[in-house]
Amino acid sequence: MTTAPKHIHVSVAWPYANGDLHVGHLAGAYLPADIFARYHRLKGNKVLMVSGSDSHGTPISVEADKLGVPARQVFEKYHERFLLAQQKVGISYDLFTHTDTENHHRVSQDFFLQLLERGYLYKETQQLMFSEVEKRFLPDRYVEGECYICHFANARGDQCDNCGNLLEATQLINPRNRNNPSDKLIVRESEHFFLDLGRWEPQLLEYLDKHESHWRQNVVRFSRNFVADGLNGRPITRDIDWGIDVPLEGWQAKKLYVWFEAVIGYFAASVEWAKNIGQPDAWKDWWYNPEAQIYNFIGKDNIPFHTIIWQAELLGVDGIYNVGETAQGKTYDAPLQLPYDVPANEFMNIEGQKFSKSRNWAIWLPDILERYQPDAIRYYVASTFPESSDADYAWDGFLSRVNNELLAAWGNLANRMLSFAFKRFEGKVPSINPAELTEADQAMIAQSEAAFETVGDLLEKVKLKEALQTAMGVVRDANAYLDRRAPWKSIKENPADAALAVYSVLKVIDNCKTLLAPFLPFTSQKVHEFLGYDGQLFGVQKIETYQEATRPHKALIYDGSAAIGRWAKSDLQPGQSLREPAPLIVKLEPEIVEKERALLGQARDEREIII
RNA sequence: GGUGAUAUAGCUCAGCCGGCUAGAGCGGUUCACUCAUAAUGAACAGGUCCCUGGUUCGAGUCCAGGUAUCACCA
Repeated sequence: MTTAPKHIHVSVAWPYANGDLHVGHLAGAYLPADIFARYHRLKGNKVLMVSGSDSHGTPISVEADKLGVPARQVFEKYHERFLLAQQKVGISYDLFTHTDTENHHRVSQDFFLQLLERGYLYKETQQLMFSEVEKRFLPDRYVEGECYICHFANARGDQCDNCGNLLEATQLINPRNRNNPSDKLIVRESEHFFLDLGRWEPQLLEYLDKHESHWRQNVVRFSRNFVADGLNGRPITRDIDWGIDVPLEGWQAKKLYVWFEAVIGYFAASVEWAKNIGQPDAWKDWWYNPEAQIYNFIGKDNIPFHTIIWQAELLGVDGIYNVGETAQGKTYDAPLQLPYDVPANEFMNIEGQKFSKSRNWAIWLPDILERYQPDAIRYYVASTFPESSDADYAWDGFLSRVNNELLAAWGNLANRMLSFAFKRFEGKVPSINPAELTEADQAMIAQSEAAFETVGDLLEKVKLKEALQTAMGVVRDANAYLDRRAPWKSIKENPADAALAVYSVLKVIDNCKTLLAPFLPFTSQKVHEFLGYDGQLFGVQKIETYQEATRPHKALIYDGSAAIGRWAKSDLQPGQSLREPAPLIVKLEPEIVEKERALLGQARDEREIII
């Protein structure tokens, strides 16, 4: 138990800041990442968990055009809402920033220049749709026309809604501007930089081989085949006006393409975090430390970007910024670290249907956080994580999981025993002699202690759903044990024996509090306090403003300096004063199922997020 | 069209390298309990493991083909 702390980097997918966060985001990446990070912090490891709003990309521009406002306004609004919503649900980023910081621009451009200098980029001319009216190249999504496969009249530039085929916008018959049907579109050539992925094929295959044993099988197979099919170069610049400048003379009209720079955010945000805490080299303890492990928490739609393309970018800039010394006075000569694991989740549907922003078939995080406890949401989502296949968020499932599992098993176990102890033992943990515990008492305690090993092991393997089930198994066994022991009976004829039972159950509850803490941080904190302890199991989340040379930005950060939680068995002291307990979990009314279902597909107001 | 994934009790899902008389939680039925947010515990009842072929002493598990759904790529 005294091994040196490990360095764990938790890289979390960057959400497009073009709309609120929804339960799909939570289930796909943010909650699994948070559970994983919280566990490792309890374990005493050095965790660096970063992400941020993706402020660039077509989805932002589309939303901005729709509203008739600048792209910046769209992303700044949703960025702010991301900070609030994630603070509320307890996603404990060390830094949640965005991609329009000066830092991110600079790092992305440095990546680009480094790749260019080393010959990993090449130029190629592409055929693209150009608008005579707007005097600019149009993104595929802005183009419509007749499908050249099925001759459907209103095919989109990237895909035909009739036959489902992906399309080349330049080949559409009678192409037109979606926003202005009278606009004349012509095909024009444009020169772009391409990332030469193919040259990394041997290294990528070796990389995949090395990690095959501990990756999820679908991630390995998908990636391996992706490489085996042959890696084509990928354009990394675009003819758009919202994005990061291509740092070359004569390229002012073009920008870095969003998928190229967004993944760089994992690295750039680490650099920013180090600077923000006043230790500008601290990020190297993860990125240049061969013992460090980097985990990418993402959704299945992003697999190749995080198992191949991001790796190629990292391989291509190996050694970047690695001058000077770290805070500990060491210089790393190791190569830049590649992700150790990419535990991609599948998707979460809503009441049997796919998420759809345009139809508002969605469950928005800010909305449900107004109505339900964060831990209730966390429990339901975690217990249905789409770890191996698409999952479904169903309100009757939410009701049942919260009332019949979270509340009935765990909330009630804590409440029944804390209340009993508080009333019958003068507000204290019974003052017993642990040497007198019965065999059954000892066995139950031992079982809850053994769970630190089994649950911890599952968490480390990112089998989060199974970890939660295993922890809940201890809770259920504790309920069964308590019923057998029945201190409410023995307290009448044998109070000393009742005291032993109550002490044992409280100790098991203390263990369960920790076992469940990564999943249910708010509830565990309450139990911690009811048991009479002081201090915070976890650190504090704050929203901070950081000023750079030309503009400030806001970020969500985590300050763990005062956290006292440890992934270790209870050392509950007999005689310790308890605090007056109260129910942990709010019981849900069955009516919520129909009420919530009725909101799906209806127009929705974005309300202010109140912490 | 190609690649990968998914299809197992009413519901949500486990089942790794073939031995399963197929498991868990929830829901259902019956009984017990009263410390607890009518919360808990015990027992029981629930399944042609998507379909069709094949390999094998033996297949939910391997192979081939098919159907449905999801993602990525062309």
